[in-house]
Amino acid sequence: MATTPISVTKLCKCLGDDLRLSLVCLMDVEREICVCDLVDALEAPQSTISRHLAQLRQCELVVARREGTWMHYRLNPELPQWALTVIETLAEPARAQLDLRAPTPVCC
Amino acid sequence: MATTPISVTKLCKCLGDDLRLSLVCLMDVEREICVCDLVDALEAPQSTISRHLAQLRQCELVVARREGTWMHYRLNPELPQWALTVIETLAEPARAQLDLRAPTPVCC
DNA sequence: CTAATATATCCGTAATTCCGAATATACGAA
DNA sequence: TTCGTATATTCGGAATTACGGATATATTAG
Repeated sequence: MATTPISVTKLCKCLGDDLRLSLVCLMDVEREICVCDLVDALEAPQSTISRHLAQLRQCELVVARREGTWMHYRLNPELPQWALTVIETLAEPARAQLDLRAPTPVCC
Repeated sequence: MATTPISVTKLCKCLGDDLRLSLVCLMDVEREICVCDLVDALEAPQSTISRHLAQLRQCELVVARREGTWMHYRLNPELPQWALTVIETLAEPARAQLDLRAPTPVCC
């Protein structure tokens, strides 16, 4: 059994920031994506990306898997259905609004 | 035609606060509700409720209708479909998590 | 007009969030 | 071990947000 599932408020807080919303959208399309690709796609300082990823991890919205030096992130597969539905619903308009290009893998 | 529709990030910011999420949930079940009932149901200072309502109004997530001294709030009927879907999806888990009781009308 | 009620706004302060350079850590290769 | 790459964390400051009492505004009743 997992820990306490994410609250509605916390999920919305996580998604209520352009950068974090972008991260979640990219994980939604790519299924799994490593940090260097996220940094490349979003053109933000590495420390900023990493800090936001840590926040998403702490809320258990995403999970990370290490593979050598690389960390691969994906949406937490144990998210409650309502959270998945919200993310699926937001993903498309968010991609359009945030002008997210499909990331070209720079590593791996 | 209405003005620019709400962005994904703004919607999530609005919903990423317990009080505002409660307000939106109450409007979702009640369809239309006046400020005094919101103040009564949420047991928060009137100025706090009013301030958050103003924020929801400014984001065009809700609209207000005056009837005498009372103001009646409801979800903006011109919200894009994805926003409605998100709210509908969140409403039930949010009501459970926030322990929202159906408001007993104190006015009107 | 005045009084009373409902709601909105103002304002100073407290709390939270965000940023990114610098630094630390983790790992693989040599 | 040392070096290099990938990622995480620290830290001080800037920016944003939240709070609620006090006050202002709007409306109706008398």
